[in-house]
Amino acid sequence: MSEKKISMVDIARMAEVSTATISRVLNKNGRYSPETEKRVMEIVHKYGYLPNLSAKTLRTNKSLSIGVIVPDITNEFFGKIVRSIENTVLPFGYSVFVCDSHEDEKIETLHIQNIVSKNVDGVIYIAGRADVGDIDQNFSMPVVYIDRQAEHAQFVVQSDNEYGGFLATEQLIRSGCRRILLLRDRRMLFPVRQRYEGYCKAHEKYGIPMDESLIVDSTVDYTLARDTISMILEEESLFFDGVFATNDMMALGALHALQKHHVRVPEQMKLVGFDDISLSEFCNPPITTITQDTEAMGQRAARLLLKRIQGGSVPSNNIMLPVFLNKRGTT
Amino acid sequence: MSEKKISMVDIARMAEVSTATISRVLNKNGRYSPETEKRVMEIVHKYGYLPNLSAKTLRTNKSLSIGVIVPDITNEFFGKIVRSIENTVLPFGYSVFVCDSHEDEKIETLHIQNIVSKNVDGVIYIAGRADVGDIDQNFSMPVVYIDRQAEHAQFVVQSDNEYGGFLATEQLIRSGCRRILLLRDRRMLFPVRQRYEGYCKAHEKYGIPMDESLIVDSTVDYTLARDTISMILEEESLFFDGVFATNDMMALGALHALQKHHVRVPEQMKLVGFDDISLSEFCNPPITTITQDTEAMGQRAARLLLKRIQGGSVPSNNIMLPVFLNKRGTT
DNA sequence: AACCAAAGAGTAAACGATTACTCAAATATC
DNA sequence: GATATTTGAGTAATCGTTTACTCTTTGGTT
Repeated sequence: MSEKKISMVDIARMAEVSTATISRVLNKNGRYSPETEKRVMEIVHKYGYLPNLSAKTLRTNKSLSIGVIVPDITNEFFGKIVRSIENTVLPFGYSVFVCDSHEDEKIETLHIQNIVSKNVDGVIYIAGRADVGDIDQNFSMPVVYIDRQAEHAQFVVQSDNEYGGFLATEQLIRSGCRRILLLRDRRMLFPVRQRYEGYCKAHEKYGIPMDESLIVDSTVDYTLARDTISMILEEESLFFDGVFATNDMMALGALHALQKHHVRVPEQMKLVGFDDISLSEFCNPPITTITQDTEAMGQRAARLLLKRIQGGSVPSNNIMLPVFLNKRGTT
Repeated sequence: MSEKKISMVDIARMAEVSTATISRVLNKNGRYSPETEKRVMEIVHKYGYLPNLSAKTLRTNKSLSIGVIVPDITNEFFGKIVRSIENTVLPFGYSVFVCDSHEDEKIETLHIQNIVSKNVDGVIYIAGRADVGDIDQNFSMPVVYIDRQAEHAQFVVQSDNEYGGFLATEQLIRSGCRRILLLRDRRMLFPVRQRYEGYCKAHEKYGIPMDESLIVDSTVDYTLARDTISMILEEESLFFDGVFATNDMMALGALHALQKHHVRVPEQMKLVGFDDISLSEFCNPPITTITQDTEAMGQRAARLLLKRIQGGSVPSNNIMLPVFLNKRGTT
C-alpha cells in the first residue's frame, strides 16, 4: 500500500548499467549485448518493475490510452461496441477511457477536456446527438467516428443502415404487408435517415405507393413508442398491416401496444425492428429485426484508429459494414 | 491536427510572470495578486490552455483517473454501475478506465498492469469471478470492491442480497407456494450464496420444510437455465409450484421453459427473479423481481474511493444497500 | 599495419508541471 | 521610526523516462 514504486534508476543501479541501457532493453531498440539484456530482464521480472507511463508520455507524447465517447453505456448495443474496441486494443497495451456523454453536450465537453488533458492518443466517437456537425474542432488528434454522416468526417465506421431499412421493409412486403407504418426516432439521426431511405427504396422496388400519414415520429423511449401506437389504434382512423420500427426498443413498445389492443402478431400484423438487442430476442413473440455486427464495428474502428495513431497518413476511409435480416416470430 | 499544444511556459511568457505563478493561480494556492490572477486567467482562456496531466502526474503522483474492473460491460446491470461511477467522479475531474475482464484472470491481469503503469489513483473492482480471494496483492493503491465477501476486504459496497433472497421467497410463499425450486448460478459467487441464505431463512420463518432436491444448479446463461427447467418438467419426477431464480436471465429462461410446456404463469406456477434488468420488465408476463439500486452502488463506491484517495485514513467501511421487491406479472 | 565501421554503453538534456526556498517590497506592530 | 510579518513573485530542483551525442572497444578491410 505504501512502499514506493520501483523506477528505472533503481533497476539501472542494480544491473550496474545506465538508465539509457535499461530503456533500450525494454523498448528493444538495440545497442546492447545479449548478456546485458538477460541481466536487466531478470531484475525487471524479479521486482515486477512496470514503467511509469506518465513519464513516458511526457517524453514521447504517446499515452497508450484512447477515449471512447458513447451516448449511453447502459445500452447493450453500445456496450458491445465498447467491449469489442477494448478487446482489439488491449494486446497493444492500450487502455480506454469510456466517456458516457448522456447525449449531453455539456457533459461531453467536460469529458473531452479531461481526456485531452490526459493526453489520449486518439478518440472513437460514437454519435448519439443530433448536432455533432462541428465536433471536430474539439480534437487535435486522430478521431474515428461510428455512425456519423460520412460527408462530415474522414474516418467513419457504420452499418449499412439503408440496406437494413430496405431488408426490413422488404421482409414486411413479402409477408404480405401493403401499408407499412414507419415508427421513427424523431431526432432523425443519420442512421435513422438512412433506414428511412431504405424504407422508401423498398416501396419503390415493389411498386407500393407510400403514404405520408404512415410515417410516425416517436422517441427511442419504450413508453412513448408504446403510447403512440396505442393512440393510433384507439383513434381507428389509420389503417396499416405492418410496422417497421427504427430500433428494437420502439419495436417492443409497438408490440406491447398491439397486444394490449388484441391485435394478433404476426397473424394480423407484422413487425420488424432494428439493432438486435437481446430484448427483441427474448420477448414473446421474438421480434424479427436487423442485426448489426457490433463486434466488427468496434474492431474496425479500433484498428483504424490504431493505424492512424501509429502510422503517418492513413487515407480517408469510410467503412460500411453489412447487416442482415434476423427472421423471428413477428413476420 | 498538428499545431503543438500550448504549455505553461507559453502562458508564463505571455503573462510576463514565472511558471510558478501560473501554477499557483491555476491551483488557487495563494501568493499572487488579484491583478495577476486576472491577467493570467484571461490568457489561459484566450488560448484554451489545458494543463498536461502527464507532467502533473509525474510530479504529484495524482493522475485524476481511476480504473473500474467489470466482468461484462455489455450487461446492463454493470453498465448502470459504471455510468453511476462516472457521473459521480466527473465533477472532480476524474476519468475512468473501464476494464472488461470477461471474468478471465489473464485478461484481468493485463488490464491491471496497464492501468497501474498509467498511475491510476484507485480502483473499483466489481467481482464476477469465483476466485478473487487474493486479488488484493495486485494493487498498491486504494481499492473499493462491489459485491465481494466483506470478510475478505475492507471496503465493500453491496446490496443486501440475503434480504433480497428472503423477500423473493417470502413473496412466493405468500402467493401460496409450498415447494419452491431454487434455480441457482452454479458458480456460487458471494451474492448468490447470500440469496440462498435468504431463501433458507424465509422457509424457516414460515415453517416450510426445505427439500434438497428443489435446489438446482445452472449457469447465468439463458439457454442452459431454460433447458434445465425443460428437462425437469419432462422428467415429471419433481413437483414444485414456484421458482426463485438467482438472477433475471435465468428467470427468463425458466419462464420460457414453463410456457413451452404449457404451464401457465402465474396461475399454475409463480416465478421471481433478481436484479431487475429491463428484460424482466419487458417480457410477457413481466417477471416479479428484486431490484438492486445500481445508481447508489456506483455512487457510494465512487464516493468512498474518492475519500480514500484524497484523505489519509478512512475507517474500514462496509456499505450495505437496501433492495426491494418489484411485484409484477409472475406472482 | 593503418583505417573504418559497428557494437555496446554512458552522459545529460529534454518533456511540462509543482514546490521548497529565497527575496524584495509593502504593511503591520509596538 | 525601527522591527516583524505578510504579500507577491522568481529560481531551480525534481518527478521517470527517452534519445541525440559521445566515447571506447572490437573486428573487418585493404
